[in-house]
Amino acid sequence: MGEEKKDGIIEAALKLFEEQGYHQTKVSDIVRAAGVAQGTFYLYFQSKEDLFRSIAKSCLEEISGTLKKGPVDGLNDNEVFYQMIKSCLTIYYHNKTILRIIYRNGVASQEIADISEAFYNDMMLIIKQCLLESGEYPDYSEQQLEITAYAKIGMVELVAYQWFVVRNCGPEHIDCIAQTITGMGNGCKTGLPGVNGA
Amino acid sequence: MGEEKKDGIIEAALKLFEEQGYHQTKVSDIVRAAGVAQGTFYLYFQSKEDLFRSIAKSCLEEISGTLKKGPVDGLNDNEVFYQMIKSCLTIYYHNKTILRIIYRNGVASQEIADISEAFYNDMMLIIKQCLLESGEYPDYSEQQLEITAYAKIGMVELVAYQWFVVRNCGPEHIDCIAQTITGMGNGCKTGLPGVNGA
Amino acid sequence: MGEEKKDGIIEAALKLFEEQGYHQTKVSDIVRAAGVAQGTFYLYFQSKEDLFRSIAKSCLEEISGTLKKGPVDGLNDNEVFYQMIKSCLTIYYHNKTILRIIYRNGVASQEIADISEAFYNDMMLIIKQCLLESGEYPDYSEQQLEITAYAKIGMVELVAYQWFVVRNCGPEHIDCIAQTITGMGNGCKTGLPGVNGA
Amino acid sequence: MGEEKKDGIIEAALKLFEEQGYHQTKVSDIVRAAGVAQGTFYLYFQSKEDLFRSIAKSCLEEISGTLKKGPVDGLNDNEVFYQMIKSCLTIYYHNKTILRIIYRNGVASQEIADISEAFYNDMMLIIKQCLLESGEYPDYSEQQLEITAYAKIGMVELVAYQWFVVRNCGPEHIDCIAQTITGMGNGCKTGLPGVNGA
DNA sequence: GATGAATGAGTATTCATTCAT
DNA sequence: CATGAATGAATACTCATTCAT
Repeated sequence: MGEEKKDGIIEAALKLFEEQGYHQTKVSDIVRAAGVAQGTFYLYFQSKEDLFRSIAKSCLEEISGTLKKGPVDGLNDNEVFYQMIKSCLTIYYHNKTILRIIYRNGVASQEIADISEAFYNDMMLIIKQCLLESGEYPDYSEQQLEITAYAKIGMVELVAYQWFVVRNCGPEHIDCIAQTITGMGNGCKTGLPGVNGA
Repeated sequence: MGEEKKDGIIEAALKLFEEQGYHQTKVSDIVRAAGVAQGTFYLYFQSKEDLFRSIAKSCLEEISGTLKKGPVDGLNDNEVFYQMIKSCLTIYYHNKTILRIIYRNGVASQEIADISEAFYNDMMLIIKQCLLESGEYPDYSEQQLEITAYAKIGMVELVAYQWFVVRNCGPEHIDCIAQTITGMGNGCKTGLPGVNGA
Repeated sequence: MGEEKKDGIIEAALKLFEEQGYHQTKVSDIVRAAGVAQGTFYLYFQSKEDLFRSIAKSCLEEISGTLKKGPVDGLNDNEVFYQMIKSCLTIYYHNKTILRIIYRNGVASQEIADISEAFYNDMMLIIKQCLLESGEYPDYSEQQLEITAYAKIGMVELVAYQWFVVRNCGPEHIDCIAQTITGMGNGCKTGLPGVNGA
Repeated sequence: MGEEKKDGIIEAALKLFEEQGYHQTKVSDIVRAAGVAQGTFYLYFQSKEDLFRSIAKSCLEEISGTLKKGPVDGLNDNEVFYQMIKSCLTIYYHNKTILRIIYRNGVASQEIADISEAFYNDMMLIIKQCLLESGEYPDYSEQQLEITAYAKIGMVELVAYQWFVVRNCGPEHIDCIAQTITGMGNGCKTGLPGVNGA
């Protein structure tokens, strides 16, 4: 069935976009890697940009969708904030491929500016709701909650990029990173890779 | 003297990179905007990428250099953390052009990956030093301080992008944003633009 | 039976060739319009060009065949020349689709050059014979008769194209046009659409 | 100077369009024949179609412009009609290249439909004026004069195509052809090439 | 007969870069 | 220093045709 070919193209593209970035990756590279003919590409995607958008959309929606569904791994104790950060980190860990692609190609790159914008807005709304429910910011205005939400997103995103992508950390360090970011817990003084992966 | 031409090219490029991104901006666009001939470009820059790197390097070094020199605007009371965040926000505010360029083209875009990496490392070291001096994280290991430093950077960066670039906020809101992010102060409940610029 | 499909393809192609021309019409357009599968096309035609040739041939042969059979609509009084012109016009009127296709795609277009050449030769021979029988050109050489024949064809063809196709005139004007071209009769001073269809 | 290159491209294109037709002629063929680089083509023309239109426009305007200026070769005796036909034939003879291109690619081909339409309208107006001045059609309405004008054009065009292009006749036969078409004069019974160039 | 997914050769067009003036 | 005409390698995309089902 044709969906196999389509999936092969997506898979190949994902790999190449991650390795070389969107602009360096040629359609000819993708089809060669996917083992299909040049024309087959255009059977499933209108253009290279269409493919990129399609990939970015589904990946980013998966991220926000996962976060929306509630804490990952069934975590739900009383430390709401900590759990939220940990959930985010976990989700980012599982989506580091798209994280790398987005960071390499621009959060607001021409090609996916709208998709990216929608994603950040979604994320912000989810976090904002979470902040409201936590009751930790009783006096904050809407705008202040939004600022705080974006602050959390930025925090998690850059740390996730630096540790999961650049330093290639495994999932066993998620707890430690979450504790460090939130200032909760005191474990994990050692064992995390430093700047140069040491 | 020729430096005028060079500056004109840089200025034009900065504007175009910000507006359309690096890949959409053609050398021909730049020289037209700068009012010089096609060949003149290559008297001052080896390639389009060379120009981009040159711009990115000087802008990013200016940012980290400014932060290194100490609090902007002579601010230096005892709330070290608050001051640091405020300094960062102020610097980002004054460099929103490069902030937008970086966000549009990718933090780790092929062309400036090394420059960008060096910048983030610099920023991290500065913040780490700041955190050490603040004495707030007495028990943190090197790695934990680094994580915390990156968390601060990510926080400030995304918020700065969202409010200064996307919502086009003026400098009068820096205080308010800094207070919100740090949880210090309680002013500014109103007056900040929301998601839709309202 | 399959002939239905074949006819459907021919009909769809005729319509599309007329509307958009041969080169702008894709096989995929034709099969979509005919409601058959891509592969079905090649059950009945060897190639897109084969279809075009097939259509052109049958249409053009119908035109020359009709003219050869004698005056259309049983007209046969003594004004041989007038009748011939009128017959031609009538036939062209009933074949304006192919007339438009030929005009849009070139009398001697690569694809049907031979068919077109044969058609014009046929037409010329028929008209020449007619001229001979009319006795109006007793002293003309073979070549002169041929020139005269082609002159008649060119005359009728361009006028038919301009009035039947461009100005979309109905059959009620055939008489008028024939009288005007031949200089016979004096009716129809009015009622014909002008350049701008007025 | 650059105009040399531009002229070289036009010249090469004219030759190739005539020989192979517009669609069979590739930009790469043109630049190779003109001895310039692929990119040079786009320095002077926006596209292949732009070049075709440009060529068609200037050639067709030259034809109608020449006819408008008055009888070719200083011919101006009292036989107005004969002179007009002869002028037309002479002009077509000198422009047989474009005549062939137009006939091979379609009088109303997508690419130059508007240019071609304007040309025929121009020609018609010129001929109509000529018919008026000749005083031969005192009773004809506007529409009748237009029909007559188009009839003349069609007559001359097809004969010119058949004898100058297909049979490759020289200019020495113009007189003979004009006499035959108009029915004036009685010379030239022999010497003209027949259908098969005999 | 009928299908339509797959093919891949073919081509117009772009644009960073060069270099003679 | 400055120019801008010329370059040509590079690439996304098209579409007639095939063939396994």
